[in-house]
Amino acid sequence: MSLPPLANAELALMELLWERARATARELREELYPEATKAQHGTVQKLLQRLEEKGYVERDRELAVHLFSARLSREAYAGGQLESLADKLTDGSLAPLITHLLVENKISPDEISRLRRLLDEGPA
Amino acid sequence: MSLPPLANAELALMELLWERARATARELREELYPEATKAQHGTVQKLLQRLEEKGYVERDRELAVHLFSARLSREAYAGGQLESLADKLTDGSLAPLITHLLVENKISPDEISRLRRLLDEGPA
DNA sequence: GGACGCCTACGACACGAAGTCGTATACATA
DNA sequence: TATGTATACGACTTCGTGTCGTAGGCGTCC
Repeated sequence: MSLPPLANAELALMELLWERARATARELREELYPEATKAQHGTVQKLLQRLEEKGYVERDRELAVHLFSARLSREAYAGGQLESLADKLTDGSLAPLITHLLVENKISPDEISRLRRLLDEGPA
Repeated sequence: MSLPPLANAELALMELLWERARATARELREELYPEATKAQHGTVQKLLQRLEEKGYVERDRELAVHLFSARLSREAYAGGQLESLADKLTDGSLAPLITHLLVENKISPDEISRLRRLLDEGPA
């Protein structure tokens, strides 16, 4: 299950896909490399190909010009990363992670009350 | 500030240091490579050297046999990683990360009440 | 029908980090 | 002085990322 972390360029591509739900390779290239040289077509294609292999990206081959979309929401990815972080470092428990940030005052009061509200709503 | 993430072998070394507070290179090698060939002395030394450069490990040169200890608690490291995760993915906010895990029932009731208690105690 | 252009597909390469190992050197003790 | 252990430093391998070049497919327009 747990998906491998994304590298920088890969993450940048995913950011774009999260913003617009579906896009062609051309659109992505224009965002990613504003002064597009021809070679960078290939770079984007390669990144998309690898993201597809890893399961992060879905490719719609219906048309000659493929349409790409994210298979994983930003939140799902982020949550997964948080999970694997906890698994690696704190035996799967989130409490120690949060504790330390609280003690160091790295979490704003706003954030704290937001989190408390989340917990109160609770699971179904 | 934000320290770079640790690679596998580096993390394994830190685990050992977190367990015992201080150790010699020899002790660490024996734990890390139970059937120690001679060459692996160097490997451990190299790892320790890099960890020292990165600021994760402190080296006590008092004695001829150096003593190593972790400069960063496991919690501090984990918290830092959580922070940089949030910075990269959710604009620094923890709520979206946790939300998703809650919705997916990835957090046990036990854990939830533990977190709630943390938040209630609040910052000093 | 043929030339041209845009897209996909695949492979090769550069670069850096991680991990490993070999060797040189210092130091203590018997 | 000889020996064993530790540190110190550098070379090499491997692997993933990011980049690029090029070949092939499919359409359009003259």
